[in-house]
Amino acid sequence: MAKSKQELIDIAVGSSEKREQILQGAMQVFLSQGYANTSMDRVAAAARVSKQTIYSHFQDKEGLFTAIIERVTIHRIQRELGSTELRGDPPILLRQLAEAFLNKLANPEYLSLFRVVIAESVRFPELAQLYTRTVIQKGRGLLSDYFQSHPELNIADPEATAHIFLGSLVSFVIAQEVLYGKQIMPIEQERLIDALILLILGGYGVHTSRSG
Amino acid sequence: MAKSKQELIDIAVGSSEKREQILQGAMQVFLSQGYANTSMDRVAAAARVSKQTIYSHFQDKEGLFTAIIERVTIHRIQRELGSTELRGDPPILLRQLAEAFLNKLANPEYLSLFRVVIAESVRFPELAQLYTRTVIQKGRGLLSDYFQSHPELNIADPEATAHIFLGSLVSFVIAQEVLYGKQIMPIEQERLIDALILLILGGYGVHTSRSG
DNA sequence: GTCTATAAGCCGATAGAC
DNA sequence: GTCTATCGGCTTATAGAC
Repeated sequence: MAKSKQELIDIAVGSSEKREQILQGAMQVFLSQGYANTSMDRVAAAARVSKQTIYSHFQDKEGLFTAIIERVTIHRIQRELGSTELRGDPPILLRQLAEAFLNKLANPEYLSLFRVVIAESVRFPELAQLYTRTVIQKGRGLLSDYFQSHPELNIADPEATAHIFLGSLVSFVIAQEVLYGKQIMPIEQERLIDALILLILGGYGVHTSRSG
Repeated sequence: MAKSKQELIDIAVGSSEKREQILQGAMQVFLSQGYANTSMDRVAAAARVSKQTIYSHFQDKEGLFTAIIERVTIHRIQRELGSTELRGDPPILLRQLAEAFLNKLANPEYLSLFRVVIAESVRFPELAQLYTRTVIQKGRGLLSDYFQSHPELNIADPEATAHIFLGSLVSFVIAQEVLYGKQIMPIEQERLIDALILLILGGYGVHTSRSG
């Protein structure tokens, strides 16, 4: 029987309904269980496909894992990051940005991806670098450009300052959510954001004579 | 035969030469390979002991892993952290502290511990919390106390500021070393430290009229 | 293409000799 | 206490029926 146009496209780009089904199921298991602790049997069960079907779409376990992490990193995260617009009054924008960033990071799916990428950074260094390029480098670049386009903020090193801003938030989420500090350390996110904005903007909006 | 005094002490505290040998070998394998990817056979080979000897000293794989992480976290790291004295002129002290902290963190053994704790934070949440208490909370407390004892620095929230200082450095190491950003992102550590100290101390030592 | 069944090997944990 | 040898189960990956 002749193939439909969609089927031909699917084959050309390597996609298909089954392949998508496998990716969805495997993503769920890999992200929650990690690489070594995920069996192909479990992936097959989660995707509601037989094991052989998986092996007909992906070379092996490593290939499947790589495909999933690339997919999640590039498509899902990159998309949300790209839609962020950095405009507006600095104190308001930075606060909104910090809150949005923290809420995104605290999402279980982001936490899982972060955990897995860190955990498998030795076995899959190319995935770690992909994460660095698409998530970290991109985010830092956006914020750095914003700082650079606002010379009135008097920021000596926009790139380093962007790292400090985002890095503080990342490590906050690691300590609070990934390492369960939430249950033993009563630091609230608003205090961190307040202190961070005060540091970066200094007296901006309150005093304008910071540099002298 | 009667037991020597040392042997009685060993039994009382659960230590022995063989036990120590096992811990050393297991530490090496667990920290470099992760939990799931470490087999008891490999631990036995690394410790140059038979498997049964391991099982006579530890209940199971989880027990051995827990013992190792607790040991490394509490003894090694805590010891070095405890010996840190925070005294001196703020600009100099903060720079020295940042450099010492970054050098420590970049040490392969610290990176491995961090990686493993993050990777197994779901399976072993109590180890993650131990790490939080002994490493993160302790370090933050020390720096926070220092800020608090120097009111001339004009730091509104010492605890949050301590988090920002240490968190920026931690996430820098994660991006550079754990996620191999070093090879693709040319940000140097001195730039980060400069920016960080400038933010926190503001015009301290250059201008003293920061607050208006 | 997708299934069931199974190969081939490694895993954690234990039994038994000494 | 420590060794060698081994068990049952689970792993990745493949063969063969349909």
